[in-house]
Amino acid sequence: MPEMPEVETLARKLRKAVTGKKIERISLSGLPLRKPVSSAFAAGLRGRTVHRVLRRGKYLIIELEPRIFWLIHLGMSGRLFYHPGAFSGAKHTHAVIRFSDESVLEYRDPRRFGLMAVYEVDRPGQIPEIRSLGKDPLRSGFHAGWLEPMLQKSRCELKSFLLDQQKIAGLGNIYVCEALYMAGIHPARRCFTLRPEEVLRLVEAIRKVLRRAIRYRGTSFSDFIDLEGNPGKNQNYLNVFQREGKPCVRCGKDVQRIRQGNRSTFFCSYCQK
DNA sequence: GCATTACCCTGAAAGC
DNA sequence: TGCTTTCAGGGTAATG
Repeated sequence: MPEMPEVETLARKLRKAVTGKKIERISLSGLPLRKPVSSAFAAGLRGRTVHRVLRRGKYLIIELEPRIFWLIHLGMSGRLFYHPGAFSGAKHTHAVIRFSDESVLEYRDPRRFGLMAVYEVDRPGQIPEIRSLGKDPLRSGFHAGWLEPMLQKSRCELKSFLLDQQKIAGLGNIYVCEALYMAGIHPARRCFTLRPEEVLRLVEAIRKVLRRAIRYRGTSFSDFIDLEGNPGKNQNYLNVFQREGKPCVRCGKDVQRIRQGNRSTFFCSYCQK
């Protein structure tokens, strides 16, 4: 389940692998992802050169020359593989992008919750999916002074708020659970009930959890591996996620699991108030 | 307008 | 052992 640290890990690898390369051929499975991948997609990519690789939230944005943006979202089970030599396709391969030096970028996605699209705009911020994203937690605009009034206005549960990409871009289930644990805040708290010192703790915890995950090149359970097929190491540093019934590393009481908005939430009912 | 729920999908795990 | 059912969750449309 790629969240921001996993996408950032991919973006860094992708930058080294494909920047400056010219796209020669594209073949598609024809199966729809979250939205159908149109024939205009292949036409939009063919003959273009990769200028820059960017990331916003959980989206990869590959800027092609001139002013063409190739948008990728990995959904739940999407993976990108870079093949230095020939590659024809595997099970669940939905796109094979061949560069002029014969190397290949492969998009594979069993559950097909991902997204691939091409846009002709002046700036990435004009892409509809990007325009609606909230603040990136690792950029300067994300601080308690911005978050506190946002929380004051909301009556929903904190967990749901933090997962909302239109508010904060990049957090998913793993890092929300971990950040709330680190901040010592109960996931079912209503947003407007947070005190200023709790908002400060939350901001710091979100940043810390994400930075650590990027340092360890993402969290790998079953899904995430990087461009060359290497798993991340952050799963070794999780405190609550998927640890139901195991002792809390701080107090020793059992980690609990509840369901919020059809997603599992892991937390310690003693350490998180 | 906001909060909540249902839905898309397939592989893995659990249940029988 | 092998078949069937349940669960997982990204984003978003529909519903309350």
